[in-house]
Amino acid sequence: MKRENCGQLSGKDVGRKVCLAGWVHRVRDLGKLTFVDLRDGSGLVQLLFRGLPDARKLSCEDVIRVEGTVVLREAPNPDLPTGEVEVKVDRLEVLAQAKSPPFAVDEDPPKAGEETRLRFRYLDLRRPRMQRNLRLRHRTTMAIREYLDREGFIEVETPLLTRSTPEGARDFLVPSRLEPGKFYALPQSPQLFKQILMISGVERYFQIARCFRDEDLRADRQPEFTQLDLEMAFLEDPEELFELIEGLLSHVFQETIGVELSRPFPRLTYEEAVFRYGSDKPDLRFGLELVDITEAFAGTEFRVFREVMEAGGRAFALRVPGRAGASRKELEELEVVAKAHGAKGLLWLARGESGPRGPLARYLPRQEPLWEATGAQVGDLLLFVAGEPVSAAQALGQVRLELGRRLSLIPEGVWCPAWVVGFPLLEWSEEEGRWTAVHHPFTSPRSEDLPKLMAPDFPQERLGELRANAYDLVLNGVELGGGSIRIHRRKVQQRMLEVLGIGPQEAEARFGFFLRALEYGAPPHGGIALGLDRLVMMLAGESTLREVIAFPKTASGTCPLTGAPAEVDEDQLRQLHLKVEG
RNA sequence: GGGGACGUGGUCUAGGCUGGACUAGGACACCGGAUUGUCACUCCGGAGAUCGCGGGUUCAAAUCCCGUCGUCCCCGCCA
Repeated sequence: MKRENCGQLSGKDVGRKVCLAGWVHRVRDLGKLTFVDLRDGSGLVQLLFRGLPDARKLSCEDVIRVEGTVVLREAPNPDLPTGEVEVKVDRLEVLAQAKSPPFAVDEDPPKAGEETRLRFRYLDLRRPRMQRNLRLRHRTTMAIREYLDREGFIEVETPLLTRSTPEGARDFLVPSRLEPGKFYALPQSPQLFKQILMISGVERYFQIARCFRDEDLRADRQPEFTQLDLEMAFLEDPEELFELIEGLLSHVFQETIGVELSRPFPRLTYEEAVFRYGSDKPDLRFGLELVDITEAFAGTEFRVFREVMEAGGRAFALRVPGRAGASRKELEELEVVAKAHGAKGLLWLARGESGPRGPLARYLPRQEPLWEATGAQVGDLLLFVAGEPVSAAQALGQVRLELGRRLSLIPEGVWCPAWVVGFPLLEWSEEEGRWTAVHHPFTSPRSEDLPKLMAPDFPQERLGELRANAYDLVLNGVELGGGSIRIHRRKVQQRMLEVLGIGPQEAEARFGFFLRALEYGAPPHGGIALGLDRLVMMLAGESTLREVIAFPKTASGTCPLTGAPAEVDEDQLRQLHLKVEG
């Protein structure tokens, strides 16, 4: 007899003989009568055992097969999709007994701690929510492949054992057995391969690619993660790509959670993002925008501000409506947030009924310019951070997010994607004492800045002015991905590397294969990479990546299920020409 | 590399500030028994814990102190 799905039985099936198999979800033993909820991939159905005493020995998560007849229930259960019927069992076969599980599979949210869940991931994944997340992830990748296939993209796999190309994150290394002392690296992204595919005439490439970065982890960062990696030849205007990706995301949202995204997505410049929202990945679901009040403070007596201004800094304000009565404690907590993100402090000024209140009040004989600049009404609270423009704005941006949460300003079920464009090409690294690429070393500058990059006499110290032809896609304050128009001319690429402190010899050693490829007819090209795990996490409404990855790692990069990473035999080390110290 | 929170039977947790009647309490799970309409079944009985590990303070440590390990969150880091 053919096995059927538990979850699909209904009144229509009454009277049919069926064969079911699955896991024992719960047992209710009433003596001469035993009820068992049977679970399989499709759902739950109640089994009725009468005169089959073996049923009384069943326990949770045993795997069984039964044959029986679908009957109407005496007391239907409206909470269960199959609640109208039950299966009166006349044959029971135990396929596998289960030990008593460390946590119940029907708990949501699970009571067990995360480490326990990961150690028994196979049990955790049986939970309906995790099954839902796995399926959601599957549907997401299906929707991506459908859409991109239709748009003429082909999926090409690229190597996992590749070459370390430092610059960027720390690599995971794989020692070579055949070449003592040499190492493969796991890819941080398929960047150079996809560019080489452009040179190979693929024109429209994508890959759902695993990437590896050996950096410290976070709730939204795993050492191995999945990107939707995509590249197009003859892409010179990012708008063409924006349109494609907007269509892709809309399709994905429609197919997975039935949400219609409004298009086109807003475009923000990096400056707007940073100075209006205090973040290069702004959460646009709520207002509470920053205001630059440097002018309103011009000529202030207040030493702290005066010094900041003299050093070329700026001051930003956040107007918090109706919070003039904020408590000392609340303000201190907000200051902790600001300080944790690099602010020297958080100043405040409340526009109370009886005049301004706050430590700043006496330094501002005239508040009018401030009220005017910020639009502060009586009853409002102003918060200030002053300092180096970008970091001051970002610190206040973190305060903005905190207030958004505290004051419940962030609406549920709202999706606010946006493109952020116009990033700087380079940033100065104090630590390394050199310019580093904001995006990556293969990103093209904007065409109007190209001459500056190429001019040998362009002053080093002004390289920070150059803009990249790069873009980020943000969604509800989360960076979903980023990309750029790439450099497709060897000369430009070589110059870029030089600016990054990689001279011709070193460039040849590390990137020679790629520079050579650029010499054989490279089309202009560009693309993007989207964090698939993050996307699915958001679609699923989860707050960590671990909930949408079947077998994730802990924050210290271990796997409680397998015990990885683990020691290896001396013999294995010897074959790899490795010695472990300490 | 730095900061914070947590660690108590299989699981989740109470107790911890204010050390002593804590002989470590509860819930779920488990084991035995009862049970013919349950659906978080119910009822009766039972077993199960070196309080993460090491050291210290003390007459006395789950409780206080130091160290260490693990988990989680954050900063740095993540082109």
